[in-house]
Amino acid sequence: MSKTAIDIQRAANVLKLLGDKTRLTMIKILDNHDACVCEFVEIFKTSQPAISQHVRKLKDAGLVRETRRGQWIIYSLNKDSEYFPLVKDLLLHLPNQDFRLKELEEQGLRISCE
Amino acid sequence: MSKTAIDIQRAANVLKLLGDKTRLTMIKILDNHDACVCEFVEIFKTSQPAISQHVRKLKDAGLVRETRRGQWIIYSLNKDSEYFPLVKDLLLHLPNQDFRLKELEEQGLRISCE
DNA sequence: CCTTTATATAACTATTCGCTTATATAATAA
DNA sequence: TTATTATATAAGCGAATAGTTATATAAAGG
Repeated sequence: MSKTAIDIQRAANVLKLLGDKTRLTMIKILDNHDACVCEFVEIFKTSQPAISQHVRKLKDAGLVRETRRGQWIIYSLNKDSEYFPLVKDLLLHLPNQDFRLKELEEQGLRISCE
Repeated sequence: MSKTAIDIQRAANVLKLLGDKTRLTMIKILDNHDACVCEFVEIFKTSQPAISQHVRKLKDAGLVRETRRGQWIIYSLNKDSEYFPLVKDLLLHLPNQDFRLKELEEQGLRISCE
């Protein structure tokens, strides 16, 4: 066990959060780029409340942070989370999701949040 | 992304499986020692069917293997699983669980399965 | 053979989960 | 101010989850 070992109950809670395709993809995207709710709505082709509820869970667990910028709220990975090293290691095993933001840009939907 | 990147949907399924304290602890234990259902029943102080259902999920996902030895069925980590590298990295962040098997030995319950 | 031990499976139940719709809040723009 | 855009929250619903009890299978020992 390493010095930064995480209590197994709390680790399970984090893994449960990441055990959802939408949230896991969100985190993988946020690993490279900050994003707002409206972008996720476009990317996942789902409703705004559904996205808000997903990001809220990630925020409640301390995995992401929010920053208001005008009328938008920008979400980013919380690098200070005790879970951040675990999450980072996890993400290494997942395919890059940058193409999703690229698709948004091509549709002119990315700039809407900047 | 690495060459061994795992489809994000399937990774989410695996993380959901591991997002349960009992199953996550099982996997952490199996990382160091094979074990049978009856040992897990003692360790987790829960019913035999509950344990059987947990190991079945892990087996169905290919994370563990079973080997019958007499009347016991011994479970072990499946190192050939495509998810094994991911799981291994994960486990590095969790506290060692050897004390659980040690407790069994002290109670004389470990040998019952060997 | 019958009994015991280990494990699996089926049916049921309570809880949790992720979505929906409707509504509220907050910032911006006209 | 009023309208628009972005986001959050609440309530409700159907599906999935993890446990329970009861029963089935399978090996070992008498």
